[in-house]
Amino acid sequence: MKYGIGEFSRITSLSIKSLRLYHEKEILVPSEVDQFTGYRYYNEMNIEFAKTIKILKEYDFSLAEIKEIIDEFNDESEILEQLIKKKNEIEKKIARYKDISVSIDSIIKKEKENKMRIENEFEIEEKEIETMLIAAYRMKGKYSDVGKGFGVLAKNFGSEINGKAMCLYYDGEYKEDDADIETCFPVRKGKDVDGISVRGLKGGRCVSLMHKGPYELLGESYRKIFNYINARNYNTLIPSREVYIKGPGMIFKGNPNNYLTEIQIFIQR
Amino acid sequence: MKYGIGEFSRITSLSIKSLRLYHEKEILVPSEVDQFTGYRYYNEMNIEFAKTIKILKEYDFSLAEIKEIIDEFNDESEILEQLIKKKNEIEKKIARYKDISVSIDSIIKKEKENKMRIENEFEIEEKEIETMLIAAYRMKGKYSDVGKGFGVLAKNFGSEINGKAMCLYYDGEYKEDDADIETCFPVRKGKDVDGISVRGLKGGRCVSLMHKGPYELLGESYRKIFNYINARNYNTLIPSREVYIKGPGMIFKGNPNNYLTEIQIFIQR
DNA sequence: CTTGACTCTCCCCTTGGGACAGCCTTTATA
DNA sequence: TATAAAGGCTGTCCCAAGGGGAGAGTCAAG
Repeated sequence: MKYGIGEFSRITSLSIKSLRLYHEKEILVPSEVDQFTGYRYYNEMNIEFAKTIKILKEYDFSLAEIKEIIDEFNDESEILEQLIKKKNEIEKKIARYKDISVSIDSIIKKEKENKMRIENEFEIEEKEIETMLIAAYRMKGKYSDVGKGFGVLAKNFGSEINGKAMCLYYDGEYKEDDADIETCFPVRKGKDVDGISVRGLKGGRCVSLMHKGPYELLGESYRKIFNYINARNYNTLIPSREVYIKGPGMIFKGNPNNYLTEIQIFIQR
Repeated sequence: MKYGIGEFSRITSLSIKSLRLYHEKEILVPSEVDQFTGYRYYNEMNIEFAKTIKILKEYDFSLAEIKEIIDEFNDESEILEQLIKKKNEIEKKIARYKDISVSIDSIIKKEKENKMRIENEFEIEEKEIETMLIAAYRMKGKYSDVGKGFGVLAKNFGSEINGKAMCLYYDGEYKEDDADIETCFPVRKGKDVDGISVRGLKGGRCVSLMHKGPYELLGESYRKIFNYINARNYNTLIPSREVYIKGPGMIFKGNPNNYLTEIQIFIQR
C-alpha cells in the first residue's frame, strides 16, 4: 500500500506543509519519491513514525529535538531524561503565563472599576466617608511636588497600601508655592516612621465631584463644587481632599484627558 | 540628551537586535538617525515608548498587535478589549500546557516504576500474590489473538483499570492454535457484562521470573522457571499468569528488546 | 595615528501558514 | 470524442521575533 501526500496527510492529521518540511529535514522521509514528478509516497512504516512525531510535537518538542530522539532512541525509557527536561520547561511556561494572567487581570479589574466610577461622572453628590487608616507625609511646597511625597510613602508602605492615593489640603485658599499639603495612602496597618504619620483619618459628610481630565483644569471643578456649597450655605471643613482615582497607567504613561480625580470638600452637619 | 543604541539598550533592557527590528517595523523609531553613518540615536521620549512596548511584550502581544495599540491608543481603558482577549489566549495556553504536563508526568511515572522493577531483573523469586479483583475475558485461540481480548476489556472497563494487563493460561502444556486463555485487567470495581467476568482472582505463593525481550523468546524464560520448579519438586497449579509490565509504549511503538513480562507459576504449599 | 569598542547591513535559523505559478489527472460538457 | 474546467500535486518566496555571526565602517581615547 502506498499513499500520496494528501491522503497521508489525512491519515496522520499532519498538514502537507509539515510533511514536506519533515521530509526536507529528514525527520519523516517518504518511502518512495517519484524520480520524475517528485511526488512523495508514504507507506505503513511511515505511519508509525508519524504517530511518534505527532506525540512528541504535542509535547512541545522542537523538530530538532524530535529528529535527535527518533534517530537515536526507540523506547520511552531511553528518553526519560528528555521528558523530564521538557516537563520542567513546560512548568516554567505555566508559571510565567500564570504571572501574566494575574497581572493582566489586575489591570482589567482596575479599569472596570474606573469605568463604573465614570458612570456617575460630573455629578456633584453628597456622601458619607468612613474613617480610614492612612499613612501620611506632610509637606510644604508646590502642588507639583506631591509626587515626591507619594514616592516616600510607597517606599515605606508599598505592600500595605489599600486604596487610591490622596492629598489633604490644609490651606483654605489656593497657594501657588507654599501650599500645606499632606500626601497619603490608605493602608492596612503600620506605624509611624520618620516623617510619616500613620493614623485614623476621620470621615464625615462631604460634597464630592469627579473631575475628568488633566490636573491643570482642576480649578474649573473646584469652581463648580464651591458654587454648589455656597448656594446651600454649607460650612466647609479643612482639610479638603483630592483622591487620585486614575492617573498615569501601568502600560501607557497615560492620556491626561482620562485622568480621574475626586474632589471631596467636607462640610459641617 | 541622546543615547547610542548600546546605551539605550542598557537603559531599556531591550536587545540591540530588537531595537533595530522595532525601528524597521516603525514601532520604536529613533529620534535621530545619522544620515551618513546610519547610527541610531534615541531620546527621553523614546524611553517612554520603550517602557510601554516592554510591558506589552511581557503580556505576550505580538509586534503587530503592539504597533496597532501604540499607534491608535494611549490609555489603558481604551485597550480593555485587547487585554481581555489576550488574557483568554493566555488562559488557553495555560490549560494546554497543564494537559501536557499531566500527560508527560504519567509517562515519567510509569517509566520510573518500570525502572525499579528492572532492578531485580532475571532473578527467579518466590513471592506471595494478593487476591485481586479482575475483569476477565476467556477465549480459545492463538497466543497472538490476545490483543483482541484486551481490546474488549479496555472498551468496557477503561476507566476502572487498576494495574497491568495479564493473561491466565489454563493449558498445562504449550498449545499452538487452540490455547485456553483468559485475558484480564485488575479493576477497581464493576460487574459482569456480556462475556466478561468480573471476580476476585485468588492469590497465593508463586515462582516468578521477569522476562525481558520479545514475546517470541518467552520459551527460554519458561524453561528456566520450570527447571527451578522441578529442582525443588514443587507442584504447580493452573492457571499460570503472564503479567505484561511493559509492551509497546505511548510514544514509540516500542523496542521489543525492552518489553518486560513477568511469568508467575503458582505452586501448592 | 592606532586601537578597541561600537555600530552598521546582510544572511541563516525556527515552524509552519499563505500566496502563487506550473504540471497532471479526472470529470463534465458541447 | 475533443475540450475545458476543477482540483490535486509540485516548488518557490514571504512572514513571524528575534539570536548568532560575518565583514565592514565609525567613534573616541591615548
